[in-house]
Amino acid sequence: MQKINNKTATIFDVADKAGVSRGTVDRVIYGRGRVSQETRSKVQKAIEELNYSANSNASILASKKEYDFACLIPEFKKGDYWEEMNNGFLSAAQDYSSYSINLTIHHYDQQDVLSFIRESNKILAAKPAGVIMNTVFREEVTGFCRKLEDENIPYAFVDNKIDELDYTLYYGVDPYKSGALGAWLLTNRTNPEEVALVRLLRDPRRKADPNRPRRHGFSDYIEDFFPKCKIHTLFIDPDNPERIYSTLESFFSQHPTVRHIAMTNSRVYLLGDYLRRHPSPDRLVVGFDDLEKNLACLKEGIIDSLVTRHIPMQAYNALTSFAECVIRNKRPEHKNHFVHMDILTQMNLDNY
Amino acid sequence: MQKINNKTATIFDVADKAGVSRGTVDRVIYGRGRVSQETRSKVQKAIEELNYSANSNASILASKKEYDFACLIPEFKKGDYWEEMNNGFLSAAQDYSSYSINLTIHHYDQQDVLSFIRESNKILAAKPAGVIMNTVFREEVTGFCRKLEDENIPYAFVDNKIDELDYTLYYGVDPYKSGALGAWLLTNRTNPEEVALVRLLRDPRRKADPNRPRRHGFSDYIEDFFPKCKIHTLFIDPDNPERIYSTLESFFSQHPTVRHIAMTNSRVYLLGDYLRRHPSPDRLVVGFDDLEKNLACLKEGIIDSLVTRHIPMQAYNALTSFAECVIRNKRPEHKNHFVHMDILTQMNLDNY
DNA sequence: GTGAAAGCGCTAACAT
DNA sequence: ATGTTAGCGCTTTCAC
Repeated sequence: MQKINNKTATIFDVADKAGVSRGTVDRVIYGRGRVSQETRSKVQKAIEELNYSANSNASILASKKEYDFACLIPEFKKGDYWEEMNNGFLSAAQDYSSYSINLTIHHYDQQDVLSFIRESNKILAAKPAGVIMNTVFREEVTGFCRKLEDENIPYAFVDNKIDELDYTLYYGVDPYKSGALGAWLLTNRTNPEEVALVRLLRDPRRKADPNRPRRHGFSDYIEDFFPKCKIHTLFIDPDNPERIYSTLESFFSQHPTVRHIAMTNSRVYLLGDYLRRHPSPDRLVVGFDDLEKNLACLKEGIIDSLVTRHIPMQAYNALTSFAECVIRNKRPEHKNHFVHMDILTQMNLDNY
Repeated sequence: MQKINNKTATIFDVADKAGVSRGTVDRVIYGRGRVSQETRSKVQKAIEELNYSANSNASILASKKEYDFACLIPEFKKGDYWEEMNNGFLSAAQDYSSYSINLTIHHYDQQDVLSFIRESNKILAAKPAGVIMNTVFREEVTGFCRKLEDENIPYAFVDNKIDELDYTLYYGVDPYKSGALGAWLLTNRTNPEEVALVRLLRDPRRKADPNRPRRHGFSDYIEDFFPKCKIHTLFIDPDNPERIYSTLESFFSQHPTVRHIAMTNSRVYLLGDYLRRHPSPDRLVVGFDDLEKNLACLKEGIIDSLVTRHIPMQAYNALTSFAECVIRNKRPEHKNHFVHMDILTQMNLDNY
């Protein structure tokens, strides 16, 4: 029989035991003022002996501070990857309502560096308590973070990170490893001679290529384990369903032996139409991220597995941990949080 | 740009708007006393218009109630499945320290019905605010729950449940489905003619067989998809490593063609010694639950995959949600929480 | 039925 | 450098 008993000492008990006032106890705990060395150690001793820890309900209630947080993430359409992130942030902010934190989410266009700069300037002007962002435009993110550091505003990264910067916190998967996991899922117990890697055709002026590490994780795995395997790369236009269909059709009629297909970005559902109309029992398709539409393809059985993590939960945890750090004015125990990569198949889809 | 602003109306605002006192507002919210129909609707209107919701920090702080919870789960040795559960409960209780909940964990011997009855009587005598338990001894659990109902003490189940009973909450995986997922993992992309299902030799007087649904999920899958596949069942003695070794050795020398091996209980690590000393590149081994020792076997590469869920998290969530229900005196939105089944392989083991 | 008021344990501003 | 005190938003008891 084990017992957990939650009777806790109050700041009053500590003050009594140390023979000082509550104000002084508060000062030594939070380093808020000048306390003599002697009193300080008396108080610390009392805290230790009573195993005191503050009642967070009382302290949050009493503290009238408000915290403004800013998010800077890509804009999205319904069903997109970043919509899920956005939802995670929103619900984190909502759940923290008792802590009086305010959240402003800024969206930029991934194709347009200027929109990033514009939004980041808005954030600087608003002087928030903390900023949380992803890092598609390496150079511009770096510039922005330097300015934040100048203003003493802490910042955190989600999804990807820039190691050189002094961020408070990072939440994301290891993209390289996730790519390798996808390759493993695709090839495990098979011996592929060819695989098709489908990529998105995107504006060539675009600076960002956020999927590169994942793609490399994927192709390195294939090259390491199946050195003779040929990787066919083909590009589809995400905004033109008919062209996707014809692109795939012409590719697969030219390469009828290709049975392993992967997409390392989050939009494997774009293949759905083609796959549905060209059923093939021994084809294997692997994608990434648990977008609604991807899950539907999994359920339908036209794709085989998905590598993902719980996207909204990742955003939720990132914001709440970061807020915790900012509010309590401390660094986290672990700076980098690599979240677990989930494997999703038809068999374990139900309660995700 | 989206904004979440956490300025919320207080009970004062509601009272003002409705032209009543705070006490009355409290009465209508929690149904604590007699309020005239007229005042009631005025207050409800004000609440709605102001979109009021109570500040939980303040309410928890003001409410001096203490809540005693009891857990009733199997005893365990270090590294066992139930140790992880236990840890989940402990950390949930610890994290809830501001809410003044006390937790007493009672352990019984899974081989010994009497120990279950003894502990359950202790719990009845202590009259806790709520009880959380698993359900190995069907009959005795039912009897216990009836008595709890007589005393108006709510109870929750983890891991397995008895559908006929009026439990408040259940957290667990769907064991049948998890068995099927294990079978899928074992056989996917292969065409097995024989599989070995290893079971634990246990005291025959023992009433409980908690793994039955999982085992059936496993074998039904095999029978459905591979009707010609022969399932060899063999029993090992968990307390006798040498005998395990010899049992396996003699089995596999008699059945050298068996390459698919599964264990539907949580102790697949028991096979480790044999597997390690008899390496075989085309053997496939699947187990369940993320015990440390199982994870070590995965890492080492002697088993292939594990079906699991985050055990301590399941316990944590179960206790916190249940406590929430009991403290707020309400039923949960969803009674049954089927937690997601994770697939663990060497490739996604790292950040679990 | 309803209102008034005393805390809950803490923070922060004000005294000393 | 240290003590005092007025709240924070709510629960709960007591009075009317």
